[in-house]
Amino acid sequence: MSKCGRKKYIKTNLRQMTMETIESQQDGSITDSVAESESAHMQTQTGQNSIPTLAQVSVAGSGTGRGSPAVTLVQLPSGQTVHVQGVIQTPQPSVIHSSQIQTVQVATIAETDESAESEGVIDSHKRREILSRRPSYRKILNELSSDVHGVPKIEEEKSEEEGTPPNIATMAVPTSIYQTSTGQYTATGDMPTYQIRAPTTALPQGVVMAASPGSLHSPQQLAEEATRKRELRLMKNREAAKECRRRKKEYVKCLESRVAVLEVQNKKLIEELETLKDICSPKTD
DNA sequence: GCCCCAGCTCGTCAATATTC
DNA sequence: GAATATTGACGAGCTGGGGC
Repeated sequence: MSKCGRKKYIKTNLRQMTMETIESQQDGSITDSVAESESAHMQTQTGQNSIPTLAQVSVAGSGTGRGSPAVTLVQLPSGQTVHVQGVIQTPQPSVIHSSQIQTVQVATIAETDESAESEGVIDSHKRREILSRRPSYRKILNELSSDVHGVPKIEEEKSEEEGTPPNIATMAVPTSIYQTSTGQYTATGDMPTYQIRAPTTALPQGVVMAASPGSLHSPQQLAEEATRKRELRLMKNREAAKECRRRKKEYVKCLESRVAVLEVQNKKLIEELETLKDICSPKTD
């Protein structure tokens, strides 16, 4: 494969690769600080839930329904009865829900890519169509932030009139998020707000604001105006591309954090299942 | 040191989405 | 409906690692 061809291949499959990377993280290696803090949190919970040799178990009628954690009444050998709350929680809005659609799209794209060699331009148009019809990363993250407490919101760039100093946008940066025992996501610390340079609105050197179109007379002036407009457009798009890439990175980070959280939660559920199995299994003697 | 490769970033174009 | 924002795709350039 040629270099360009390889690049194309890599880029076409970037999203798929990202998802694969995320999936591969689920094989037990949690490197994220989020996961670590979550793990610590879970260990504390496990300590509370750790059940010594139990004599009797009865499942309470309340709370077993969909959406609320099951409460198990456990009678300890000492005769004391305790309520053990399961970690099965209300179905939560997934950070990944938006990208699930995208995953399907990627699959479609992969298929399209295979046939693209034989079908050519039409398929590439189709592929492009599929690719471009997706919500923006800003929108996805903002939806998440409204669904899931603790997911940072990408703030709109505030204009000068709104009080923000020029060229400086206040932006919430993703911090460690984890799921609490109540199923909510919280930041592990105070949410820092970073002062990030917003795309500069200053015109590049040599680009001068032209007079109104009505005052342009000569072809030279028109050409200059066209050049100026083009440079302005390029500059804006340059900044927009940077911003878009930054958002994309943030989005991926968010997904990775979510994966780490879910991984820990899954582990916890498995542990609880095993514990309950041990408790409920009929005694042979 | 030179070359090749893989991976990354950046600028640009073009298509689409969103806003006004 | 025009103007603007967003984002995938593409190509160019840079960098670090490995083989020679």
